[in-house]
Amino acid sequence: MAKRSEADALMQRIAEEFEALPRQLQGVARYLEEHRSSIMVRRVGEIAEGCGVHASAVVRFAQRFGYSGFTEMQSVFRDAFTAQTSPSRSYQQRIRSVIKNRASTMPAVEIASRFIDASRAGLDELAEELDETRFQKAVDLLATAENIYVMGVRRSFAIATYIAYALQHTQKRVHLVSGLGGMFREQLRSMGKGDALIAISFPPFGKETLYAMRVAQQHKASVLAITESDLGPLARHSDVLLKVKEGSAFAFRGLTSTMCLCQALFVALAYRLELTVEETLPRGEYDD
Amino acid sequence: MAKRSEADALMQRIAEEFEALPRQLQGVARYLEEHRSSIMVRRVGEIAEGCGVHASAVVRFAQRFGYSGFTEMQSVFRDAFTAQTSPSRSYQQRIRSVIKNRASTMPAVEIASRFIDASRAGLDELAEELDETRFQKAVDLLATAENIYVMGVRRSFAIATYIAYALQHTQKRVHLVSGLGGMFREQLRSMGKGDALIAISFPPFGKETLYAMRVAQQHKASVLAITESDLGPLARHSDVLLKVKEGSAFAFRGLTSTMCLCQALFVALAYRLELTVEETLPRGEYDD
DNA sequence: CACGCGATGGAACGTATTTTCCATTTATTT
DNA sequence: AAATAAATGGAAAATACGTTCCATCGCGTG
Repeated sequence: MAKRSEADALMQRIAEEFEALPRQLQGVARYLEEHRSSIMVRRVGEIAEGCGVHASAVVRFAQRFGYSGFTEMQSVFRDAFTAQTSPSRSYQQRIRSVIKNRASTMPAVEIASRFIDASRAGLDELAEELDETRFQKAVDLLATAENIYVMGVRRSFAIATYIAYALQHTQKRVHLVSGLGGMFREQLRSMGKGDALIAISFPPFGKETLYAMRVAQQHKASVLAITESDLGPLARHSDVLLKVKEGSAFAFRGLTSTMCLCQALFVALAYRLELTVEETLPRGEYDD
Repeated sequence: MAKRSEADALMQRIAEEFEALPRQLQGVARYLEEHRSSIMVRRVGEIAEGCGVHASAVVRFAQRFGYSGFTEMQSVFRDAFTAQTSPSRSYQQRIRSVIKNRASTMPAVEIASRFIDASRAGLDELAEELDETRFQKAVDLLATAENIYVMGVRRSFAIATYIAYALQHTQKRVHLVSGLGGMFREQLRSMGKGDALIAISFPPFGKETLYAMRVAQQHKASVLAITESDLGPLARHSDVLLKVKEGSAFAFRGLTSTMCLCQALFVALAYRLELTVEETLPRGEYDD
């Protein structure tokens, strides 16, 4: 039933041969995939410009895939579009496929889209409730720190991992407190005045993280807490506290808002430190 | 927000003047109304034919409504289309220019909220473009795997970390391929038939991850790739490929959409495996 | 019925766009 | 390192397309 349009077939063929393509044509391929829905209204020149490529390269691309030229290839996408929108039978088809999918396909996707919705709601809230003063303070705190320790356990560990990774692109010394080998205590030992601890923790709060915050305070290090509310044990032990409320669906707490906040924090810090983009994320062979 | 596009205005004007139009131009008007959504891809000749009218009549029609010719009128519809399909692009453009233009002089919060905007746009796109069939396949693939290996390096490592953490709440055996001690090879060695590898990688693709995918194929393990597009080296080596396009604000590529997708994937899997929420996330003392 | 005005369609014109060709650069192989 | 093949970009050539012009036609009116 899911009849593959010629455009689909073409895209697959492109995907298959992609690696064998020369550099520029790969660029064209990427552009086509990315802008698949608007190729039909674009002219060769526009597409070429979008790829940073000469128009003839686009034509060569089309010819490489068996068309007489760009025009002929474009018509494939045009056809796919008109077949998709104009025929009134598509209503019936769509409904039919929805009904058909309900049995097998729907649950997973239904769950997914509801979860995505919840995450979106979470980001909306984050955008609305971000405390400007605190965020600025958080950036300042990190900007002035010599060493930055990052800590989060279990659910928050992935976030800590990301922050540590991102911070490696600054000049700071960064320490991810992983607890590898059970050595939380040992990894935290060297914190001192002038250093900062980023502690990520949500209820029920991991005791390891709370321990780290106490150590930080004893060692006169600054503490940036990323958590859910001003209440709770983190407030007392932190210099700056950033709030994130995650939306949840299916009794599942999201992490997208937290991730987003942390990335925003890093971007702001990078520019505070006046890193150029190149310094920040050298897109070398080691990037992923 | 619901700003009337120029196309809307034009259509209304056409409706108003319809009665006063000569016979052929009425035919053109009807055609435009009927095929409004595909005018942008049609040529004058096609439209003329569709109306049973000469091409010049269509041009005259356009001129009657104040345009220099058909081309100019068509661009109105084209603009409406592109504005409708890629509104998220404007988000990206905005943050791009914000970051480009002296971000260091602007408050950190400004940067943050732009970044959050971009992330929201990314989630919108994710919700819209999630491939239902593939998502279902991905869930199935994981559901039937005995051992699940998770691999991502550098930027993607945090994601891999999260997935591995989440999967620990299922009955599966989960292996996070961390490369700790330089032992990628050794950690991958034990993959076999009936196992699955989740590989997360974005361009420029980490060679470690590509290596892992090759090993998986050789060992007859299933591969679920999470990446940016069907093109690129991951396509060939994967059984299922899930696409996530992160809003890339300059060199700052988001991770929120990827994170969200992975969480959605896990939730869907959990329900597929009929885990109760309690089993899935025992909110015990070790939770964080 | 004749006149005139607007509507219509054919064909020529001009332009915008695609395509081909070729010189130059870049990568690959021996 | 030289030779060969492939890729690239500029520009000319070809083409397709939209537009304009004009002769013809039809319709309503005097």
